[in-house]
Amino acid sequence: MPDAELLRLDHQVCFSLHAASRAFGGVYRDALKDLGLTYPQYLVMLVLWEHGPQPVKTIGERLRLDSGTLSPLLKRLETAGLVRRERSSEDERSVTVQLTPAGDELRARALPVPRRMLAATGLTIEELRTLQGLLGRVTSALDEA
Amino acid sequence: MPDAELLRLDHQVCFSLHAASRAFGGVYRDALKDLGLTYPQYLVMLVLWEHGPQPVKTIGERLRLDSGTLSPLLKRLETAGLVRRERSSEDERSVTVQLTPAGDELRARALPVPRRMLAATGLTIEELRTLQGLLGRVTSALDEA
DNA sequence: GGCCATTTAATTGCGCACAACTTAGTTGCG
DNA sequence: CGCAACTAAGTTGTGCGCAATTAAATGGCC
Repeated sequence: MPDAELLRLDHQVCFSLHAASRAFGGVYRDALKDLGLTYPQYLVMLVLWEHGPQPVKTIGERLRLDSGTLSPLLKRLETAGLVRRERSSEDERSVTVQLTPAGDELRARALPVPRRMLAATGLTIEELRTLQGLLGRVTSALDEA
Repeated sequence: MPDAELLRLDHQVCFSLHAASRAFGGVYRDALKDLGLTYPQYLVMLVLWEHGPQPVKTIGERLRLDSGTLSPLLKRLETAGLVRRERSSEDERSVTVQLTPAGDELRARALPVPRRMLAATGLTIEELRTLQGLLGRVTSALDEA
């Protein structure tokens, strides 16, 4: 395949992913507005709801985000009264993040969000899993490169 | 399917997309470093290489970006000497963006980028097209919601 | 015990995304 | 014609993503 045609395909693929990511972001923005959460903040809350108290480091590994992104984000969640941060006593370098009662209660209000999102995508659960599988493969491959 | 399980699936799907988008961004960052372009700047250049001089509005429609994003981005491309912006004479509201000779010459150096990206994804061209198709469907559906 | 590499967070700086608003130019309608 | 509605860019403010740097704590090793 000639370079020029590849350049056009590249245009389409990278644009598709970029656009899809932003389209998702937009719909999540609407769905999460009532909860007062942004999309990345929602990701952090999902991790805390699912895995409980954990250090910043662990959250970063699960979401592939570094402290430059997480530190201010967590500070905003703390200001909103959803999480509490405290230095670990065993390892003074580590900061453990845990939900406040308000943060825990927010989970109930977040439960309907995924169903709304699922409907908005227009895909079946099967197709969603396929998409997720493809994206996972791509991400692993890209992470190695 | 119960809400709680959907919440977990949602975690996985939205995270997958978010992660894939950022993984792509990272690899593009490396591939484009030599050209002095960021990933969104590359998208704008692709549009200009393919479609020639056009108003900011048109670029925004093609990439689904608004003036709040494009204005400073185009200003940086202009500072870098890659594009020129000038008010249209027929419609003084409109600003036409066109490539400078340097911007045009950059195209040759960008030609090998897609092949590198294709290799980095580890997918065949067929799979890429499938992914693109799925993402396109999702994006249209989400845009309507 | 003292030194050094490593680890964990936080901070700084830059660019992108988007909402809300502003400014200037155009169009349409009475 | 004149004025309201609309349109194209730009500006401002907030938050995310990431590279680079800093600060503090830990662990290993002599």
